[in-house]
Amino acid sequence: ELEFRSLIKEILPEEQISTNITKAEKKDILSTIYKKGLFSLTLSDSKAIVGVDNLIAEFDIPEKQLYELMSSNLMKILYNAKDIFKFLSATHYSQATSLETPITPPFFDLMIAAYLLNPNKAKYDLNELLLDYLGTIYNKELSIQLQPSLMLKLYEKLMNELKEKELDNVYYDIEMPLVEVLYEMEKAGIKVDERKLNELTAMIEVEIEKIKNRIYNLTGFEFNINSPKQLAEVLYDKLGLKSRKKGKKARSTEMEVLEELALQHELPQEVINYRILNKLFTSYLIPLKNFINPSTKRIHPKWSQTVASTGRLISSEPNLQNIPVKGQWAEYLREVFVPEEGCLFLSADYSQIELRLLAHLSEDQNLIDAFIKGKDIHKATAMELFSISENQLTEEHRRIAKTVNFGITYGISAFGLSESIKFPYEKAEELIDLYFLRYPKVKDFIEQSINFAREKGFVKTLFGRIRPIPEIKSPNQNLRQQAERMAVNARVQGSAADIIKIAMTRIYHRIKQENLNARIIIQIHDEIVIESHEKNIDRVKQIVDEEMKNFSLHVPLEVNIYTGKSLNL
DNA sequence: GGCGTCACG
DNA sequence: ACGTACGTGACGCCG
Repeated sequence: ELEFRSLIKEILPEEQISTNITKAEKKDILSTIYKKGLFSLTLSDSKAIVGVDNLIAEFDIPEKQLYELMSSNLMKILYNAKDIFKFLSATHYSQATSLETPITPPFFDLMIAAYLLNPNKAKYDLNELLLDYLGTIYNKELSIQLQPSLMLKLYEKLMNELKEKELDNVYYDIEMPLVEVLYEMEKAGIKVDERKLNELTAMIEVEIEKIKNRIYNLTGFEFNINSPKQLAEVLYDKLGLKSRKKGKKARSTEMEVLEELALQHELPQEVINYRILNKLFTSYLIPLKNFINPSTKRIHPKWSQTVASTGRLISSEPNLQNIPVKGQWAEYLREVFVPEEGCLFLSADYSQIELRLLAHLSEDQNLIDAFIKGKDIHKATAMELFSISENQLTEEHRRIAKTVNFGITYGISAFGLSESIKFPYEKAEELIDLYFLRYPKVKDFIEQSINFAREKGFVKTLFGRIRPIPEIKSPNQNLRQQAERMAVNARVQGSAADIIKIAMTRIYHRIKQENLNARIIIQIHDEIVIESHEKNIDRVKQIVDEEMKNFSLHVPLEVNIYTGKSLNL
């Protein structure tokens, strides 16, 4: 604590930290800011604290000068820019001022810079960043007044490290422009038909009650079906059922095991039915209702740019990236999401983007040719793996090939493959060997990725995004092999994340430029969902198609576009 | 707060 | 002998 204070004092002499600033002083600070062309800002309660060099000014929000600063072309050093913009925007809307949304480049986001330098971290706490990058000691009460000045020093440090690691292009060309896109996505949200939602919820609730009663009739007593422990006791002790699985899985209550047990007794099937409906009820129907914003009548999920270590975007509260798409109830649930009056949803998804990127990155001619010729890639792989012609091909062949293809992008393992296609381990090994024989440069790609990770301690995506792989040198074989799979997968998954982020930003700006009454509302890793006015739908469709495909790779990028009045697209 | 489970790509 | 496909968020249980 003492050491920290002296360090702070060195950076920022205490006598210059004034909390009660006169009008004249504030004017002085502002003129210094304009002269320097850069400042940093943090928020505290209903105040904005702006700093440059050793000068600090507090602004009550909203204040005209603050909005002038934020909407000027000065460089703004921010921590979590999207949330700051949101806060300022919400504040000035509530105050009904005539000031415009203060989301004006250029700005620098310390949180995103730190994320790019090490995307593996669980959080990017500002004080921890100050500790890590400026070498200050631990402190738990760093005053917010000190932060603007320290943020400027952190900015320089992070910017230099981005350049050193050649992450500056990813930062300035992909992540910074995306901040505004995500800000608008959060603001826009998505409309929910509350009547439909309530109807479905009521119906499911009744069904759950019925199933619960059937289950209790079968057991003769009530218990908590949601408790895996209690359920296991009922299945394995009371009913004496047996699973073929051994070890930890022997008393498992997971779906796959329940399906096996269902052949021995009628209870497991009822539990499966219960699970399906209860999942729908507790994970989707109830939260969805609770997340409807009373003033906008829409759901506004959070879009996080600094969570996934591969570079993917993440949605939460609620997560709109895992809305059910298969199963009996998915269709009903997706009907609940509706476009605004006079609008349509437009969904555009990349076809096989990860495998196309694998083809591009590996430069495997066989794989590249398959995509150039527009082949069904799983069929093509099936023909290669089983040495059969198109007319001999069955759905089973295709299904296995599809699993192998997915496995490859996961950094395949014989165990993983054998588990998912239910083949003996040896057969899975053979399939993998055969795959590498047919796509030899994919094998090289995997080896090169692992070797690069061993040498450098990280891997890179197509656009230079980095993922550190520290466990690549672990003496623990399991950890090391897991790291090797991560090294392979991060390049493919991360490159796909780069591409769709770039496409989103391009689409956003063209929609804005042409004033199209359309907005991006959801991104689901390889898919972009837009809400567009019906009269603009053809133009939006054209723009989306153009921008998503506009990448110069060894293979074409294919995009499927659907439009409709619900999320069943 | 960790674990088992299950929804998505 | 053990435990293993990659990346997530969210629920409820249980210690």
